[in-house]
Order: sequence, then structure tokens, then C-alpha cells
Amino acid sequence: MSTDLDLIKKINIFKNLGDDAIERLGQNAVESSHRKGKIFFIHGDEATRFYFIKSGWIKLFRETLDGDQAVVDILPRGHIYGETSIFENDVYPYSAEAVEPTEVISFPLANLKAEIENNNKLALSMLNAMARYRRQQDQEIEHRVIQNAPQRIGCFLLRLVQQDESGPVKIHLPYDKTLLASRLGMQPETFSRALSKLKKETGISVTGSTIEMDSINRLVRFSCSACSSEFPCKDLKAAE
Amino acid sequence: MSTDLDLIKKINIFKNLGDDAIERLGQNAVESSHRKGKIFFIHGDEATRFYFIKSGWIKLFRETLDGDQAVVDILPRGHIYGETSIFENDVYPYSAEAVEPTEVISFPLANLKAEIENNNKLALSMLNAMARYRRQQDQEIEHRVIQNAPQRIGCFLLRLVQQDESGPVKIHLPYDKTLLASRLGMQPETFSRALSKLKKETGISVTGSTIEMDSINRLVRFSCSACSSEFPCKDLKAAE
DNA sequence: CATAAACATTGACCAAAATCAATTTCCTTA
DNA sequence: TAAGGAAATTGATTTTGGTCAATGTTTATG
Repeated sequence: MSTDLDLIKKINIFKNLGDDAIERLGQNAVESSHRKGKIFFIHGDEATRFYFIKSGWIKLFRETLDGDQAVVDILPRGHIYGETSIFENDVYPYSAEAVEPTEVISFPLANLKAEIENNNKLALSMLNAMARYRRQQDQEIEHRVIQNAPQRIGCFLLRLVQQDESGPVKIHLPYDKTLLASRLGMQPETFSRALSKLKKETGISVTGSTIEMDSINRLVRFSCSACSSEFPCKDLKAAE
Repeated sequence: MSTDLDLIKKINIFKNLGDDAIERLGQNAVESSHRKGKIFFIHGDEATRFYFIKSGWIKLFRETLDGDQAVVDILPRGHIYGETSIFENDVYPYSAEAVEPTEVISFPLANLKAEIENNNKLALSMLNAMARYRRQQDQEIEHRVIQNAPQRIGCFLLRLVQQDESGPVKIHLPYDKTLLASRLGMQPETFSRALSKLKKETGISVTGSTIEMDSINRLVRFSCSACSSEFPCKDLKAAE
């Protein structure tokens, strides 16, 4: 396990912790690789472990009995998932699936639960992470009320670029368009049409999953006019 | 200030704290009454205080320059607001407005900030509160993806009733319909029509802001089929 | 109690997005 | 490199909810 220690130290909410705490949290950590499509858990399952994404992408979602699905979030490398179940009576509040080949490290939730009881530093980092997430979700709701489909796509793209970019920009979509559509709460067909519209309205050029533009100005004008935050909306990046 | 101590102890995230901590948190607390329409702060304002709702209702929202508004939440008596700004560089992340005559107690954020640094109990209660809120927001997003307008109203109504109710039920809407519409992310006209449809589909009877039905069964079947949670969806009550 | 103002409903129409169906394009892998 | 399958696009149509305007209803207030 000790080979992992350095990696564990880099986990966002574990930063600033002492080596002894890291050691305790890392007890019985297990590293594993998974193919696209791997289901880690289903919402409602009893929760025993939480996961750190070493590489790949994880989709968090919930679905109804008849298969309608709502994507809660799509997490890149560096994030953890499943950890909030310690506040949910040890039940996972969402389902988790690998949408790319993925490497994860899993940890017993018991470690986290025990550590957080006594380690104020850890509690505070978790609070910070939680607060950031909360703001993100609030904004997500806002966007779905105020922005239309093309604007939501534009907003998502802007969160992929360095926000001080002033010249030409080239963006690569982080995962496929169908998945991105569900992440933005729309159908694939709607996404396709909305992207065409965005192209027409803002002059971006789209080649497969590569998107280019001379400058982000027109995109900002188009998307951020229907948002309560000023651009650049710091801390709301789509990926890290 | 000492007259407030008993009240402060009852604040959700302050439960289980010792008298000394309560004392510190309550330093320079100020009680005040406000008319409907009072704006406490606007998102982006520098944050200095957080508020406890002694009575009344508070709307949390964000709005764009051209007046489009997204309601984040509507809080009843017993809740606090503005406290998360300690994780947001001391800036309020949303605007807050009284939608009824309201009594509040405000506290310096500095108290909370100082206390949380050293008091693990407090940090843990905040984490729990935050986690509950997060789950609620996740579900909110899910509902807006999966449920249509009449189903969202039905779901909201169900969260107002005791969830083990088996006989006839009488519900009183907690605030006016226009506000409720915005809380559910729809226009007043849409709300009105959606409520009519709900009436037709589930046999509920509506008289002003009083809603009655023989049993919640039909409502559950109508609304909860488009949701990933089983009824009763515990901990997701609309009011407390 | 009268009256204005706010709230709520209804109708007609419009716009956005979902759905269903048919291709086309891209990517994987045999 | 060819074939098959998945992903993406496009078209036609329907559904849902939004918008605008008119009218009815409740509520607060002088």
C-alpha cells in the first residue's frame, strides 16, 4: 500500500493532512482498472468504499425503473466519489459508472468516517469541497432555468478553456457528444442541433470533437448574457 | 443577547454544542423584523453576517442583468442562510429576500469562521447539513430532467404531507402560487395549467391554496413513477 | 365597506426541445 | 482494409412549456 501514499496525499480533500492521517486513511486501499461500462455501485446500495479516480472518467447518475436517466455529474481524474454516503446512512446516493477505461483506488469508508470524527483539518477540507460542489449545483439549476440549449453548450465550452485566454482557442471535448448531451440535460439530437446553432451564432468551428475559435469573446457574449455570474465564472470549471 | 441563547441552541447545526460554544457564536447577534420584500443581500455582496429565520419565509435566488431570475431555494422558519459564504471568499453566493413578514437573528460570520476552525463537532454538523442539502439539490436537478410540470407539483405536494398518511389528506400551500411556480422552475401560467391537469389525472381537489384528496395513492403513482427514489423519499421534505 | 393592487386563471399563439425515423459518419477490430 | 456497430446528424412531427393579453378573484388597506 505504501506505494500509494504519495498519490493519496494529492487527493484534494486530503491535502494538508499529516502523514499519520494519510496512513490511516490509506489502510486497505485497493487499486484497480476497469473497462468502459463498469458499474461501481447503484444508488441505494449499501456503501462500504469510496473511490479516487486515478485516470479515466466516471459518470454519476440516477435512474427510474423504466430507464429514464438523470446524469448528476461526470468526474475526471483527481476526483473522488461515493464519499458522501457517510452522511447518508451508509447508502450510495447515486450510481457510478466508468465512461472510459478507468483506474481507481478504493478506500474503506470506515477509514474516512473514523478519521473525520477527530481530525478537524479533514472535516474542514471536506466542508470546503462540499461548498464548492453546492455552488456548482446551484449554478447548474440556474442554468437549466435561464439558459437555452445552445447557451448551455457555450457555457460548458467556456469552462473548458483557460479563462484568461484572449487569442485563438482550440478545445477538445472531454467525452463523446451523447454523454455530454446527457450531462447538460438534453437529448443527443437536441445537442447536435444546438451545437449547429451555436456555430452559426458565434462563428466557432467544429470538427469532430475539436472546437476552434478566433477568440472567446462572441461565445462569452452569447452564453454569459443568460447567466447571473460574470465571466470568468471562477471555480466552475467543467474539468480540472 | 442572553435571551437568545435558548433559541440559538435549537439551530440545527448548533445542536450538540456546549454552552460555551453557543455563547461565542451568539456574540453580537442581532434580532430584527422585516416586511415582505426586504432584501438582505445580493449575490456578490461582501458577506459579514449570516441569518437564522425565527419566523417567515426567505427566498434565495440569483438573477441576470436583464432580470431573469432563478430561485435556488425557499426556506422556512428554523433554517439559516448566508453561512456558506465563509467557504466562498466571504461573498454571498445568492441573493436573499423575505417573501413574508419575517423575523431573523443575524450573527457575525466571523464567529462561525473562528469557531469552526477548532470545534470539530460544529464542522461535522455543518458537513451533515451540507450533505443533506447536496442530496436535495441533486434530486432537484433530476426532477427537472425527468419529471414534467404536473409531476413536479405532485412531488412537491407529497413532500408536504406526513409520509405515512394513509387516509384522507388536507394540504395547505406554504406560500403563494406564483412563488411556488418559480420554486419549481416554471411560469405562473404553466403552474396553473399543470395544477389543473394534476387535478384531472389524480382526482385531488383544489380550493384556493388548500388541497385535499382521499388518499395520496394516486398522487404517488402519478409523480413518483418519474423519479429514481421510492416513495416515501425520506429527508426530502419541502418544509420542516 | 369600497377600491386598488396583487394574485390567479384562461385563451390564443409561439418557441424550444423531445420523439421517431432514416441516413451518414466515424471508429473499432477482425 | 473491410465490415459491423456505435455515434452523430438530419428531417418531420409532436409535446411541452413559455409568452402575451384579457379577465376574474382574492386580499390588504384607507
